[in-house]
Amino acid sequence: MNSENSHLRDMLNQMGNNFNSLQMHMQTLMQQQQQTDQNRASEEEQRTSNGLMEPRQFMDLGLAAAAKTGEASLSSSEGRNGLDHSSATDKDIGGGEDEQGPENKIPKSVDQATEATMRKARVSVRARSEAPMITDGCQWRKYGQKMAKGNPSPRAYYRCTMAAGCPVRKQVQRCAEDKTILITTYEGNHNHPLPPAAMAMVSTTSSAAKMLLSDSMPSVDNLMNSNFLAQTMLPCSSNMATISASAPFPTVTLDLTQSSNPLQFPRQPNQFPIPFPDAPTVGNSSAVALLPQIFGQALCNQSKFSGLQMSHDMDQGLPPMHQGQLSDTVNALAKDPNFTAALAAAISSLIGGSYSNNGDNNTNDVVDTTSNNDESGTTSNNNSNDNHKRSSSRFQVN
DNA sequence: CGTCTTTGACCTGCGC
DNA sequence: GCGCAGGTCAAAGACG
Repeated sequence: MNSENSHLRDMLNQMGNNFNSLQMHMQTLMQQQQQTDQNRASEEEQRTSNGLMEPRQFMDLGLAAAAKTGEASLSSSEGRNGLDHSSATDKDIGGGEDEQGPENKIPKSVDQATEATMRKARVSVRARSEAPMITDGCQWRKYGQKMAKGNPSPRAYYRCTMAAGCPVRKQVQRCAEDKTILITTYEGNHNHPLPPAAMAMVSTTSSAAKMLLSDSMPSVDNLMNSNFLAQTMLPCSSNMATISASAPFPTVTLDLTQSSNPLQFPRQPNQFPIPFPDAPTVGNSSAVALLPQIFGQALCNQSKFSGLQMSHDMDQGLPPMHQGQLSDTVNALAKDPNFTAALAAAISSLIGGSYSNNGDNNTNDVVDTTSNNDESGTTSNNNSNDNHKRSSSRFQVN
């Protein structure tokens, strides 16, 4: 065990080194791309002043509106449950209002619809585990169990008990096809401080919820939005993240059961690897809050669209001699339910990371809540107007 | 004795 | 209106 431990430690060190080098490379590229985007934005402004509205600008406005709507509905929704977030957070969100045009006025009906969506947005994590429940850092109380149709295994219902009135719930059920797979579905946002271990899952659920509630785009740019998504969506394993809007509730599914390596590094230099818990995440903040909006936008614009998958081939990001070791290590780690829970959270960091390092510092961060132990960060996203221009990568829509 | 789990009853939404 | 399925409630029991 000691030798294996040191072996694993060495591999982790190698991974860390690779991570750092890739991150530095990406920062350089991001800076270059940022300059390019700024130039392009200037051109678009000029065109708009001439009476032409570029589709891309439409998207920018729509995303900003989605962000604003989502945040507002989040607060009102939770407020109705007696879980009001601080008004300061809402004010912060409103801070971006002056830069938004009249296109951002959302009809109340849309707002209400978004509220409903927010309440039902879910994050599902599939992981192999023999344990009855994965450890995610929160305290849960079981309040029900039912036999679900089409599955011999019962479905258990849990409620967060870390604070009175916390609305977060989760369902745990074994997969009907493979009983070694544990499906954990999270719903809602915590209304209380959480330990760092729990923050991981919180960031996942809140990000995913935001993904799913931003449905306020004008219909005219639906096509462009899909195109935009294809251009800018970050890399992620095709086996890891799936969004479904056709389910009864919009759901983000993180599939951690695949034998293929979920932690493989991306090949392209502007793609961002999954950060390890102690990996530097400075600069990810706005991106983490932004991407769910983008992600959710595509989801909502394809209401009948099921199985949207981010896809890319990640297998070639490391030298061959590292790939074999890394693959073995990751396969072993992926079988650990505790690790898979942490990985689920890391995915949200990954999502944000691919848009990161743009130097913006006026946005609260879903993931950065670990630093202040406060969930206020989950309700802020006021500078999403331009961040999504930063990165481009391959994206596959199935 | 307090907390948690179990489990049948109840509520709600949906399709027919 | 009825039946079904998903989700929740709450009394009873188990456990430390």
